[in-house]
Amino acid sequence: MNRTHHCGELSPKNLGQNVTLVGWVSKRRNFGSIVFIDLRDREGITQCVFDESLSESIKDVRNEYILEIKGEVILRKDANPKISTGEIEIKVSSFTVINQAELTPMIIQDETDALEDTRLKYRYLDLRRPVMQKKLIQRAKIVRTMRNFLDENGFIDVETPMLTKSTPEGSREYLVPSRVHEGEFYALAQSPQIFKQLLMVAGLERYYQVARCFRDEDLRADRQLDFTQIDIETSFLDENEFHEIIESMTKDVMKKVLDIDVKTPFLKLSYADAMNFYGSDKPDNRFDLKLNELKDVFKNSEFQVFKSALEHKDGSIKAIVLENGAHFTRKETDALTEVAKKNGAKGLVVLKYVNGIIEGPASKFFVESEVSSLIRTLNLKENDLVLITADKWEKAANALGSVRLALRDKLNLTSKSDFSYLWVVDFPMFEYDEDSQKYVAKHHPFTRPKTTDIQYLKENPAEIMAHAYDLVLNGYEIAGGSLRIYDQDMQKAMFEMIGFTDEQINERFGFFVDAFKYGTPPHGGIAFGLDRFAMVLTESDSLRDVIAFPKNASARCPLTNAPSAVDEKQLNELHILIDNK
RNA sequence: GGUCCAGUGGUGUAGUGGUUAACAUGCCUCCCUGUCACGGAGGAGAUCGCGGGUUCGAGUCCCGUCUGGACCGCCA
Repeated sequence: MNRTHHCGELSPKNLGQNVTLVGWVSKRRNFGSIVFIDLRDREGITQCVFDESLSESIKDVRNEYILEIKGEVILRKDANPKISTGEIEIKVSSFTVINQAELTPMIIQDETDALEDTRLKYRYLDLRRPVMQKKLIQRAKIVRTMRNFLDENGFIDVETPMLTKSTPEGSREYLVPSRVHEGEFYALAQSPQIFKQLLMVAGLERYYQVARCFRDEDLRADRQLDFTQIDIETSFLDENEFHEIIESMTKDVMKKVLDIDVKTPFLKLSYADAMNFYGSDKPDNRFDLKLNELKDVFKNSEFQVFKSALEHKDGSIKAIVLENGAHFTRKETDALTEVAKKNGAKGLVVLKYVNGIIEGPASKFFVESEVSSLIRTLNLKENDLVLITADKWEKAANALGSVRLALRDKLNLTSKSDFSYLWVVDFPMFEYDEDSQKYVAKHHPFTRPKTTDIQYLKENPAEIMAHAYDLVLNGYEIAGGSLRIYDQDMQKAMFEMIGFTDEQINERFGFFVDAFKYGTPPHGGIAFGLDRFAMVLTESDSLRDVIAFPKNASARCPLTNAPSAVDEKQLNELHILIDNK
C-alpha cells in the first residue's frame, strides 16, 4: 500500500505534507457538514477531518472499517494533549474504504466494557486494543533484551525437543500417543531440564532457550498449561558468580524496557528468613508488616492453641502487628481469620492494645508476665492490632504470610509500579511428604546439596540445604534454579534417597546417569517464567493479559474451543479406544 | 477433588417475592463546522444461563445442572 506514515508519528514537523495513512476507524464524531474520524493503527491514533465536500460520503463508514486516507497535515485549532499526535490532524482530500466491518461485540478501546470471557472469545478484537498491543510489545521487548544480553555474554541458543520422554515425577505431563509405536507415548516437555544439563555435559558451557513448557495442572491467574521459560544453564560458575550474571540481565531488562535503574546486587534472604519474616518463600518486600516469633513469650502458656502448637518440636507462634489497627471491626478481623484458615491455620488470634490493656478473646488465658513480655517483644503501642497464628513452623508462618498479603491488598500498601527484587536462597533439599510417607526433592532431584558427604545426606535429610535459589519480584517467583549434581554417585544416591529403585533409575534416567560418567562439568542454571515476568512488568493482574491466546481457568481456549473431540479415524491411527461409560 | 463469588438487551451493570424488568454504553434515524468520553431529539434491542420445585405470584427463595472467575489441593 502507499501508506507514507503510521498513525502515531505525525507532528507539527510534518505540517503541510501530503500523507497517506491506513488504519481502522476507532471513533467517529459527526457534526453534519464536518466529520472527525480517529484513525488507528499499531502505532497510534491520528485525527482525520472530513469537511463538507466529503462528509456525505464518509457518512456510511462505521467503527472498525479500514480506510486509506490521503490529505494534508495541518495544525489543530485545539490540541489534544492526551495523544502523541494531538497537535496535528489530517485535512482529508480523498479516502478509500479498504474493508468494511460488522458491529463488534466489544468496544475496541483501552477501557473496554467486556468481561474476560468475551475478550478471550474475540481475542483478535481484544488484541486490537492499544493497551493490549502495548503489553505484547513490552513482552517482545523483554525477550529481545534477554536474548541480546545472553548472546553478548556467550550463551548459545539451542532448541531442545518438545516431544520427549515421560518422567512422571513432579508435574503431571501431557502425553502424546505414538502412531508408529502402538501403546507408547511421548510426553510434552515440562521443561528442558534434562536436555540443558546434557548440553553442559556436551561442553556448550553457556546455553539459553526461549522454551515452551507444558504442565497438565490446574490453572490460576498466574499459571497456564503451556507457558514460556527463558531457560539458562552454565558450567564452571559458583552460585554467586551465576547470580551476578542474572542480576545484570535483569537490570538490563528493567533499564531497556521500563527505563528503571534497579540496584544490584539484589537482597538475599534464606528460605528460613523468608518464612520467618514474611511467611512466604516468595516474599513481597515492598511493604513491611514483618512476622514476629512469640515462641519464647508463650513457652509456658496455658492457652490451648499455643500449648498444642509448642508441643511440636518445630512449633511456632507467629505474630503481625498492625499499627493503629485496633479500629478493625469484627467483620474485618473475621475476614482475615478466613484467610488464615484457608491457608492452613486452624484459626487466627486477634488482640488489640487499647487503653494499655491487651484485649481479645484469648487474652484471658495470658498471665501478667506474658502480657508484659508480649508488649515488650512486639514493641506495642496504643491502638495496635496483633494477629497471631500458632502451629508447626511452616504452617503458622505460611498462614500468617497470607494474612499479611490480605492486609496489603486491603490497605493498598503497595504500588504496581514499584519493583522490588530479591533472591530466596538456602532452600532445604528435601521436604517430607505426609501422603507417601517419604522425603521428596523440594526443587528437583538434580539439585546439588550443600554437602559432599553422601552419608550425611542419608542420615539427616531434613537438615540438608540445597544450592537452590528463586528470584522473586513483588511477591511473584519469576525465576527459579539451582546448581546441579555433577557427580554420578551423588546423583544415584539422590534418586535412592527419594525412593527410586535401581530399576526405576535405569528405566527413567538411565541415559542421564550414563551421560555423567564421561566428564561432567560443575553446572547450574535458572529458568525465568517469561509470562509471569511480563505480567508483573506490565502491571497486569493476570498472565492471560500478556499471552496472546491463553487458556481460561478451566483449561479451555474460548476462541477455538479446544480441547475438542476428534474423528474416530484419528483415534484408530493412534490406537486409542475411548471408553464412554 | 474442594471452598467461595458471579451469570439479566450487543457490552457492562441495577433490580433484596408483586404493575409494562431499570441504568450506562454501544447500535439505528434525524439535527449540528471544531470535536476528541462531542452535544441534542427520537428509536430498536432481554422469554433474566438451563431444568425442576416452593408460592396466588419467582430475575428475586430452594434443589439440581451448565458456564465463567478467585482461591485451596496440585504446580519436582
